[in-house]
Parts: sequence; C-alpha cells; structure tokens
Amino acid sequence: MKKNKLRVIFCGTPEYAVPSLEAVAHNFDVVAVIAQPDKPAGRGGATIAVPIKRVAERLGIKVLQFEKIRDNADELKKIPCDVMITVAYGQILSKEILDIPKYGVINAHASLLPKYRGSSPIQWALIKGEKVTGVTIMQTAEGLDNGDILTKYPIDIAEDDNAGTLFPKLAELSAKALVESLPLIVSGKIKPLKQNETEATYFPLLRKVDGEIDFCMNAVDITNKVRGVNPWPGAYTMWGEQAVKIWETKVSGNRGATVGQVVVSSPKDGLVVACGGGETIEIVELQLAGGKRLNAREFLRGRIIPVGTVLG
RNA sequence: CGCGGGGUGGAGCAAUGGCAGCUCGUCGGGCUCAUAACCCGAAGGUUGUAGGUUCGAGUCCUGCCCCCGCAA
Repeated sequence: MKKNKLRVIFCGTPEYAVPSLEAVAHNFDVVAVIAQPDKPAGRGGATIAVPIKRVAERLGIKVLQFEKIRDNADELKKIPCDVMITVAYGQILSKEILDIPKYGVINAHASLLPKYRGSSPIQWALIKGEKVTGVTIMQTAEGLDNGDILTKYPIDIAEDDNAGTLFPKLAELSAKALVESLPLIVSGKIKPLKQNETEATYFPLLRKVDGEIDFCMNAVDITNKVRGVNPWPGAYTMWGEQAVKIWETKVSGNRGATVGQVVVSSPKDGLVVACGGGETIEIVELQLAGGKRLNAREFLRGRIIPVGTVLG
C-alpha cells in the first residue's frame, strides 16, 4: 500500500507481544525482531522458542536474541531502521540504543500510565480491583515505564475478567494502538506528554508467592486477587500438607467464623470458606496437585473436606 | 534424561494379588400442593494401550499414548 514503509525493529518476547508484531509487520516493514533468549520451559525442561521468535520465523523476519541488549548496540546500529518498538521485551534499553532510531523507541505498556508501571500491570490492576485499564503508547526512556506519554487506549474490566481473559484483549489493543499511532508519531502529530510522577505507581513482576491466599483479607480483595493471578502464577491455599490451587471464587455473604474455616462443604451446596471482616467466600473452581481443575461440587464428590477444616 | 502425581460406568473418587465399590448424575416407580428434597428400584465397566509374571492382575514388571502439579 505505501511505497516507503517505515522500517521497524520490533522488540518483544512473550505471547502478549504476538498480536502487536503481526499487526506491525502487516502495516510496516519489520527489518528485525529482537527477543529474549530461549530458555528451558515446560515439563521435562526442554528448551522452547519464545512466542515472538516463532511468529517472526513464520513471517520470515530475522530474529536476534541478546543475552544483554545493552552490550550489542554496535550490532543494532548496523541495521537500518526508522523506529524501534518494544512490547513486553523484558530488558531495559540503554541511552545509546534509544538514540539509534531516527524516530526513537516506542513502547506499548498494558496499563494507563503513570499507574501500574512495572512488569505485571494487567495482573496488578485486577488485584487492586480496578474497573478500567488500558494500553499506553509512550516514548521509551531510560527509566522504567516513565517515558513521555503519546496516547492512551482505555478498556473496561469486566466483572468476570481475570488475567487470562484480559491478556488477549490488551494484547489486541496494543496492536491496534501501535498501528494507529505510529504514523502520527512519526509525522509529529502527537505531542509527547510528561508523566505526572506524583500519580505514578509501580508494581513488581508477579511472583509465585503472590498467589497465596490470605483468608484474613475480605471477600472482595480475595476474589480480585484470584482473578489477577489466574492463570499465572495461580492462587493457592494449603489444605493440610498439600497445596490447592484456587481458580475462581465468589463473594458469598456474611457469617461469623474463624478465618480460613470451611463453613459449607457438600456436593450440593459447594464450598464456602470464612474470610476477613466476618465475610465468606465461595470457592467455585479448584485443583489439587496432579488433578484436574474441578468445579467445587464435582471436587467434593470424590474428596471430603469436613466442615470446620481450616485452610491456609 | 530437572522433580513428582494420575488415567476405573456419564462426572468425581475407592478397592491387603482373590466376587470392581462409594458420592453425584441418568432412567423407572413412590411420597408430596410442590421441589435441585425424601423413599424404593434399575441401567450403565473388556479398569488408557500393548505385552510379561501368576492358579488368579484394577493391583506387580516393561514399552507406548494421554492428562496434570512443582520447578523454570
């Protein structure tokens, strides 16, 4: 369609960046893709190519995987490009690299900056009970998600959204936002806006332990947490010695009982646990190590969790 | 060869090497103003797959297929 397509270097790694790469490659000229190195993943410890690499190879684009991109500025300089795009790449770019492309480096971040800076913005927005989140297109700067804002694309968070359902929505939105705004950015039609540092919030990469349920929290907070860490790292609690993964919970009315204590447990009525503030929470879907994800009612047909058992 | 759990009627689980059971669902009947409640009865299995050991294997041994937890 365009005679002189923008030449783009695309940096990204996980599944989240895939729609963006596909969209950008469809509309512009992606001259190279940079991804994190492949690492052992999955059962058996086999090394699997990172998602972006697989897509890039399918599209016939050269892939570069640097252990440390900062040490490879010289190699990047050899690749002629107009703009560089980063989407969930996973490494901080140095000033030297940021200065390479004519139109700078553009980043798509999955939150409405300056809120939720950091590596797991989607999950944290859910955990904090946000009703709206979105994608921010920004200039990549030396700091962490603190570059000037170019444009924002908000999106509503549905009541039943979890990280698993929100991820693809935001991934698509990132793709759309990039493709729409890139020409405007290059032509100077969008003015960069400094971030308001006083409103900025930062949350770290989600860790395994962030998935542990603390029944002292109230029912809404627990439910939001369960949504935010689903599917990864996954919410869990302890039932005696074994970890039980909690996939879905529902706020379930008040009822005084010791925090963490099972107050209802039957194949008919499901599984309800007391939590903070005298509230209770219904565990809708759960999973035992080695077992399948099960609806609580099905789960209780085969396993008995006596009323009065304390979880956590 | 990263560690580990598991495949048993439609669903979820049991079964010291010795008649394959339990909860739920399904179907038939009963009770009831009525019900996802309650009572009675019934159907439904080649125990993932291919071999091996044994008088006898769901159970022990070996190969293969599939599912999952941890770790990354």
